[in-house]
Amino acid sequence: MIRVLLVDDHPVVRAGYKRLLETDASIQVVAEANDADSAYLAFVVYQPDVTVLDLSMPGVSGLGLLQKILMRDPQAKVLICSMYDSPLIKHKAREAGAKAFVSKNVAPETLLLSIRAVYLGEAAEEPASNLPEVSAEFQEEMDRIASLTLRELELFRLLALGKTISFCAKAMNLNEKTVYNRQTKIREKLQVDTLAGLVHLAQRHHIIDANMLI
Amino acid sequence: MIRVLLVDDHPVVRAGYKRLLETDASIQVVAEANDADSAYLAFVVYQPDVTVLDLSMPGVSGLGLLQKILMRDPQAKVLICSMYDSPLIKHKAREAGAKAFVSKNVAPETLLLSIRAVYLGEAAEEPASNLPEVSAEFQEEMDRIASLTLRELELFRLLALGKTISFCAKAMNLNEKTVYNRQTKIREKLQVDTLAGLVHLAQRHHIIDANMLI
DNA sequence: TAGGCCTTGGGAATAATTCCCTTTCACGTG
DNA sequence: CACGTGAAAGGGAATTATTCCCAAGGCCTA
Repeated sequence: MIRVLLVDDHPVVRAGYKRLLETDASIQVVAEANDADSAYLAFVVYQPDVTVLDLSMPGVSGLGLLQKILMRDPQAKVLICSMYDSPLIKHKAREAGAKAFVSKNVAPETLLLSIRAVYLGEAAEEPASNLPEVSAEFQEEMDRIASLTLRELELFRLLALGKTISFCAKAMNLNEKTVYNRQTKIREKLQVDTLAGLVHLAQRHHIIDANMLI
Repeated sequence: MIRVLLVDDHPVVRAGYKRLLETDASIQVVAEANDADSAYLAFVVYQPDVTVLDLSMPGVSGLGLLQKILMRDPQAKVLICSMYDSPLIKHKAREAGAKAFVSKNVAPETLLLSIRAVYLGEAAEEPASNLPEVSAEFQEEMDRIASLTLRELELFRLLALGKTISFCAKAMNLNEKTVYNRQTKIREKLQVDTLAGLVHLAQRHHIIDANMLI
């Protein structure tokens, strides 16, 4: 019997998961939690064989929980289940030590299979299939950002924060013309064709983050 | 027996829902769909008593589906289930004619209760209790977003995702000219002066989510 | 000291965007 | 039922924003 701890902050989703997991006779959900604190507590108390951690929404707190769990038990088998099949999240999860990663786009059976695989320690042998390295694309993005000069990076940040061209010009003590030209070059270097794309790229790579806004 | 159509774009979540719903003997899931088109088809073919529509992120395509369903059958009983308990989404859903709205933060039983309530023709709306207070500024932003028409919201979303004007035009079957004009109006309504600003606004209000990208 | 590359911007050409306006259609209301 | 209202779609012309190409100055370094 595989004893599973289920962590997801949506009761409805969690209840659904639970039913799904319990269609597999070899799996038993021994505890559930809807936030990082109670999840950690449950982990300590129940010592589950596998922890299924939904990382979809809260973002950072989930990764923090993962780290906390692994700090207590480096052998802990944590399976990350994410809403979106994003290389960044995968990367982060792997970095933090997750044993497996499953997106919610997979077939339900895959989740069950993955839980069994993680339980048997199989995921460790084949990390590449389940939990890939930073995707080539992500790496390329990193390289492209790295190719920006300092001044370009500065402007990149301002633009991604939503500043206007004229604001940037004043802020950086430049002629608007220069800002236009440089902005073009930045988009070219980053291979992005809209300003919105710049924002997303900046966020993925933590050039800016949500706290800077509002 | 309440015949239910289940629409959610994540197979794992959907499978979970299904199990959850089937713990209630009076409910039967007659069909499932993972996108707007097949959902509409399923609606027409199966004529479910209640349609449970997950509106978690994509926002507008779900609302479009809702409208389409209601256009075909104005008496259709559609229960919206959303990831984020956002007043904006609730507002939009109600405006579009949803019979009930349930966020994923509620207890699983509430979903079952709501389905029965909707089936019986009662308007089921959970009390907006667990909503944190929002700042006046945030509230104003919400109002501004709520003032967008459906078509504007759709474009807002695409732009915030980083799509180009010409992409939007193709995607929405519009002349680029119209897209330009509408984009101007959107920025005006939202009181934002850059495309990047749109992205941030969209993220703050869960019109888009960082994880939808890449 | 020459070659390279960042930084800054000009000029002209081009593309994107705005402003204003018209049409059509759907819907609610006196 | 005619009427007003407002969304939706886009045309024309004017206006900006943006690009493309290019040049000069500064600074490093081989």
